[in-house]
Amino acid sequence: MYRQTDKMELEKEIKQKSFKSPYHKLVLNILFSASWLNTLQNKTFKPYGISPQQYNILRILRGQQGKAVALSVLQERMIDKMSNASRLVDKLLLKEMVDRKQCPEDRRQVEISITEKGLDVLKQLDDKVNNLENSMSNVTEKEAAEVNRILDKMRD
Amino acid sequence: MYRQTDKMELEKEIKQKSFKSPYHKLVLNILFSASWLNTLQNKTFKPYGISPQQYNILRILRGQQGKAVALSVLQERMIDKMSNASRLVDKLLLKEMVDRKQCPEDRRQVEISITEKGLDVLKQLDDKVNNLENSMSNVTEKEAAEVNRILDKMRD
DNA sequence: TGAAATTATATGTATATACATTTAATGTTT
DNA sequence: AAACATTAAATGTATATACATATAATTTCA
Repeated sequence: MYRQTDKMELEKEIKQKSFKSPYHKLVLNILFSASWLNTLQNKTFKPYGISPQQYNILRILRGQQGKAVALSVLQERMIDKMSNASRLVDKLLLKEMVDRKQCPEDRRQVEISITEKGLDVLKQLDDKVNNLENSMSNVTEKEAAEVNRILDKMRD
Repeated sequence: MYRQTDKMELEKEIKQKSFKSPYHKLVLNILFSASWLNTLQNKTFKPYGISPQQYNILRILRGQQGKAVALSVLQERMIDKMSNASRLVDKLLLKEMVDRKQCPEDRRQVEISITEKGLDVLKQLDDKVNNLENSMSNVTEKEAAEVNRILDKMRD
């Protein structure tokens, strides 16, 4: 799909001879790399019946050590701010991976927490997610940190 | 939405204290940055009634200097390989920004080309897209090239 | 040649995203 | 307290994505 025989430059991936500037290539490279990561994640999560964004929600909830959090907290911690936390939680509820209850102090709010089943799915996935990150080890730690620094700056 | 008062590190954007490794942050940073770019692009293209992927198709077609290309060529040049070129072309057809005709030599193929109207929309968008790229000028050309090198390597 | 394999595109379906609007609860103001 | 504004979440709708499957044209080769 994404792989070819020799070196995997973006130019070859999208069959483009050149880019008008490093910035132009940067935009396409980020979008393309995200799509590449998303495909990997989809493949990893699919056998467990969840999507990358649903996994993201479960990870946030586990990070709360079982404490329930308002939907709005999920929203602001999600990678994709535009996604619909409300409906993603619906899906996780159907799979019994999260609990949802109305908050008694403020009845507009709902409190979401992860269930045993949700924790179990995450546990099973931990190794596979680690492998996914280890598979990027042709990038050094230093290079990863450098990209992180520059991307943070880009969005500033 | 994505902006806050002070420095826009990923940690602040998704309210996460730390990451277990630079690789872990790298994955989230690429996904988050792509979502950030996508939001910017959506805002830019929306007034013209097209989506980022539809824009991507129009750009590929303009790059052919008016020559028609098979749908499969579009598919392999698109940023998101999983997207559905067939249906995206449908949408562009309805807006009369592209033409589609059956290829006489191989009647399985369809040949897509950009119309005057499509070229006109692209022309109107050129400045805005340039601005979008220029707005990343807190990243130096050298840094952009460095990220490009590392992302290419990551996917290898 | 004709059956089987391959290729190009289209379609079906479930899910997700973008964004506007609605509903209900809480806060604020006079 | 009543009117108005704000907030939290849910819902509606159009579009897009992921992936399986179907359809039709072409190629292959027994």
